[in-house]
Amino acid sequence: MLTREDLAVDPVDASKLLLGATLRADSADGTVEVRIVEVEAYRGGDDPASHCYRGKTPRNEVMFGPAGHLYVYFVYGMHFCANVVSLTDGVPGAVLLRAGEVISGLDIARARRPSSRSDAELAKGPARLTTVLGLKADQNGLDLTDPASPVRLYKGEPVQADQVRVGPRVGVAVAIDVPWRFWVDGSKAVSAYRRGGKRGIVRVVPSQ
DNA sequence: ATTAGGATCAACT
DNA sequence: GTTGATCCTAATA
Repeated sequence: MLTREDLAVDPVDASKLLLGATLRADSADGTVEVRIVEVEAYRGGDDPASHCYRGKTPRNEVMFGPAGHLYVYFVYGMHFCANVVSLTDGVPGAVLLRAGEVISGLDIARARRPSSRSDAELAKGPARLTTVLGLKADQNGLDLTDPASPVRLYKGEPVQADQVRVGPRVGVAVAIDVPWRFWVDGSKAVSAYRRGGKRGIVRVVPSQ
């Protein structure tokens, strides 16, 4: 399993660590496991695209907590997205899980996402990934590094450095010049790039 | 292949 | 009242 110390680093470093790792989620109807192939790093006060840019709210609270916990939030009135909290207690940071390959519990995954036209599409996109894993607001704050937790993070086959691609984050209108999206080259489950709203470009001030 | 609208919530102006 | 770390369906090219 991945440990809290592994994840208590800058979200950019945690992102590279999470590529190739697997997330296993138990529920009443069974267990689904996903190999993570696409992620995005989000920081805190210096990252205008982050939920934490303007401080703590009830929604983003767990991003301020200890690393290795699950941050689930509700978007667009009907979807959930999942993040792995990074950095230390008190300093906000997280890695958005954007896409994965279902490696076990395929039948359950298919049942949860009947609209998928192929297995590669099952967890292709952040909200799809949370649906396949059965994650909702109830799972917000879970410790992914606890062996007793219903949702856990495991080390997978390491992804070679030359298989990792980098680019701007999807769907964000600010800080488009910051390449904080990471994905595994060649995976059929990586989602398509889509630029966000039409606001001006804001540069992130590199911390220290 | 690309685009538009709707679903409908929390945070922000 | 507007805007999103989105996805699905339907319409247009």
